[in-house]
Amino acid sequence: MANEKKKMVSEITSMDEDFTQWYTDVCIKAGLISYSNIKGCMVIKPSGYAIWELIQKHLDARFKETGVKNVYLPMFIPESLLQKEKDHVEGFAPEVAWVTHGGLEPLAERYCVRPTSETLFCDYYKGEIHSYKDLPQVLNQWCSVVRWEKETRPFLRSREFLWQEGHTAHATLEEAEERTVQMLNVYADFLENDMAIPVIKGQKTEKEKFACAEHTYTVEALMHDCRALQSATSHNFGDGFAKAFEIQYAGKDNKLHHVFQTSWGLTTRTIGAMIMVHGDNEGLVMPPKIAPTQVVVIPIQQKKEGVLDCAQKIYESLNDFRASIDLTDRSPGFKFAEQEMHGIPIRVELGRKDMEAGKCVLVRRDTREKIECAIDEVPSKVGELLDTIQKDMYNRAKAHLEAHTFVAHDKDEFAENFKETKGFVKAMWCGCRECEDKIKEDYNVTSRCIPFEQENISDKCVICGKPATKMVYWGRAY
RNA sequence: CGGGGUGUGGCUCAGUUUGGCUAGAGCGCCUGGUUUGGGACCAGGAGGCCGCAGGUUCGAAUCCUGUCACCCCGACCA
Repeated sequence: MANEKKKMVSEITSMDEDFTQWYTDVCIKAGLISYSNIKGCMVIKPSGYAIWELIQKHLDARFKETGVKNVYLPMFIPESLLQKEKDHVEGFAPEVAWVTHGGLEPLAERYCVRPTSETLFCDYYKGEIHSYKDLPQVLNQWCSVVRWEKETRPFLRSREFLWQEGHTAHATLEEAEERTVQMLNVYADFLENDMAIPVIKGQKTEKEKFACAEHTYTVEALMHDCRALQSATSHNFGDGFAKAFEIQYAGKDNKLHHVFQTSWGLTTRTIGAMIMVHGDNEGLVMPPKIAPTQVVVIPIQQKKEGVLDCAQKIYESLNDFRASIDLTDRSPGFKFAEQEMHGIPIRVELGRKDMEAGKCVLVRRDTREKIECAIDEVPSKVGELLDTIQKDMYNRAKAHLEAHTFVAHDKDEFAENFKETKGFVKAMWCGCRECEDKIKEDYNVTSRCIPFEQENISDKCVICGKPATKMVYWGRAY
């Protein structure tokens, strides 16, 4: 009790002291990843991969509710194919990995390892789509992609990363637009309800959008250090790719038409977002819906008569949840610290005294609140508590987002708000590239999105003072 | 790609300035025992050609040259 504020997990750097180091410490100490000997690539360990599997499970179910089907396309893209769409190849050329040999023989044409699969889907769709009856095509693939990043960080940026990429083809621009927005909403819903991460939905500016897209939608989240993280994107390609790849179909009117396409993706970066939105100085904090282990039973004085049996019974009563029991002979303090470091939402402590009184202690990871509970009420109480934790985590993150979103009416207020990184700033913008570039140059800040929910803060652009067209969220991003 | 930093048992590091005997510590690991309500304790044990390659020297973790890797901060990206 003396020294309550003392950090119990001494191995983790305090986030107030050095947020970047804190983040790396959590990734390692919570057992999510290990650095590999392959430059820029990480090993995702069982605890980390289990999170990704749950993300896949939740997201895939949502996709399928909207009619998405999964496929798998090759991981190699011939250079000639990559080059068919000019903006696309320019965007990715500096960061693709090339395969130049097959065995000992040099290849006639080199292949890149996919940095994204638009070109492959286009090539596939060209052969698949002939009639209006072949539309729409609504496909997704779960895979890894490679981008030769110069600087890497666990989950946030690695040379190979896991993601899903959805690619669709439609008869009309309107239908493509509808799908683009629909998938953005799927991401927002997933992030908010399953990951407990509140997001701002909106559109990217021309400067920030995906190079070859007509427009790009994004969900932006705010990390604990007040930097922004683009958490998923959804692009409407119009018929640009269809024209470059000649994807045409015969319509009811017996004329040839180009299709309209979309793509949308979410990556393992989301795990980084989860860490940076919910984590604390004791380590990882996982939202119950995405936690591979939701509750761990920790017996204390386990050699005392009956304790182990009783703990085992409690554990067995929790089979509706993702539960585990810690039977190692480490000291209780060690086990508590470990449960917290790993971010398991609830632990159940059971000692001899508890057992004799017919009760045990539940401890929430997010608040570290201790709750006494009758042993036979553990399953219902755990269920209830997991729901509460999920909601509370979202509400806390939402409160953080709101507390760190500011309004700038003019240039002075804008500058004042970005002296240090303290969150999002909402400000009016004239819509021109010059002002956006100037903001980047003067304040090292980028436009995060033009939110769907617009507010009329003033009539003038904060930079040039000309009539404003949009309200924009600005911030420093990962 | 620019700036900074670090390479010594699994991890964190000392030792390098001023070359010298058998290369150290803490944590972790293994064995046995005592413990168990916030990272337990005792005893014993295993584990390192000092990032790599050359060079200088009677002698190199230590000096010189080269090289590789990783981490942090920027620019680019999800």
